[in-house]
Amino acid sequence: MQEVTTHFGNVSRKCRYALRAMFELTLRQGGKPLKVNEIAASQSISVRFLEVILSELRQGGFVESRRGKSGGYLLARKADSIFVGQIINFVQGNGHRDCLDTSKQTVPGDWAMAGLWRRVNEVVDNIYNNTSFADLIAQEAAMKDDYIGNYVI
Amino acid sequence: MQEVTTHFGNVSRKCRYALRAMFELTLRQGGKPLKVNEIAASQSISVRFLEVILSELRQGGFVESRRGKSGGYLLARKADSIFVGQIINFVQGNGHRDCLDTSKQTVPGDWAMAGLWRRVNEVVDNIYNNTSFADLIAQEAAMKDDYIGNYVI
DNA sequence: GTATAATACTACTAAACCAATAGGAATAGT
DNA sequence: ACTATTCCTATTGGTTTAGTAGTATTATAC
Repeated sequence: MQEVTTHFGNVSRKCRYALRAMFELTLRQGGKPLKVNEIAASQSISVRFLEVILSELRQGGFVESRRGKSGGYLLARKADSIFVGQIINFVQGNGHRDCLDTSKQTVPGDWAMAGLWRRVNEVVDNIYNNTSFADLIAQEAAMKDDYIGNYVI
Repeated sequence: MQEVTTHFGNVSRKCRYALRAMFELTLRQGGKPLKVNEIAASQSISVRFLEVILSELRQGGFVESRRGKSGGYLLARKADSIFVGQIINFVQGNGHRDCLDTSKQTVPGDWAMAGLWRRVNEVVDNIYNNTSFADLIAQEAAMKDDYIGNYVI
């Protein structure tokens, strides 16, 4: 069984940064806002670029920001109600909502192809829309434990 | 449930053309080779661009070509042994096999993210690698019948 | 109430990638 | 030989992406 899709689930670097920022915010939430610097350092992302990304996430309603001296970013909702799919959808599809099926030009294979893309989108969406950041944190912990369990004991 | 991925399963236009060309070749196979012109016309693809694509498909061993006056293209194997995933893998990943995980830089979330991409790639690959062009032809026929059944009778 | 440390906004740039084009060389049938 | 076709290599133009830069705005601390 060979690998078909390019890795990272066909998600742009920017979008992956957004996911990691959300992950970090989930991981280190605790009343106090988290500074862009800190997130950037922890995740090794360019500070400037991360500013842009977090600003978009704020406009999307996923995070809240506090300005001024002791400002930073916070999750806008609880981590178990924010799903990976929402972030990907928002960051990836900002602006150019690809005009789906304008091409009603009916060539042989249209039906079969449409069916194929539909099936693929279904399974992918199913994963993305059912993985919350709370889930990711849990998985991270579990996988790390697993690793230690297998290799260190 | 909102839609996450961009439509067409994140497959490039060129790659989609390749799939349609294969579909057409499957549909109209019958001893005689099929000309690029004919495929291009039937699928409304630029002839020149389709030449490039078919040439690549030949190098990939998916089609055979006959040159000269009554030349054209033929499937290299039977349609039920050529899978969508093979085409996508070959056309999409020509040359720049994205240096997967060079970035062993261990930031928080690495494990969880890797797991996420793995799950996504698994389900997608599963679909692509189990859909042959024979399947597509069958599906096309079935879906068309269904359409007629619902709307015309 | 002023200095300061942070986010917010807008625009820009460089590079990568993609779709498509161009021109001609090789080949096989008639 | 002629001609219709595939074959090969290179190049273009456009779009997207990743990242940068400069400045404005805001809230806090003192």
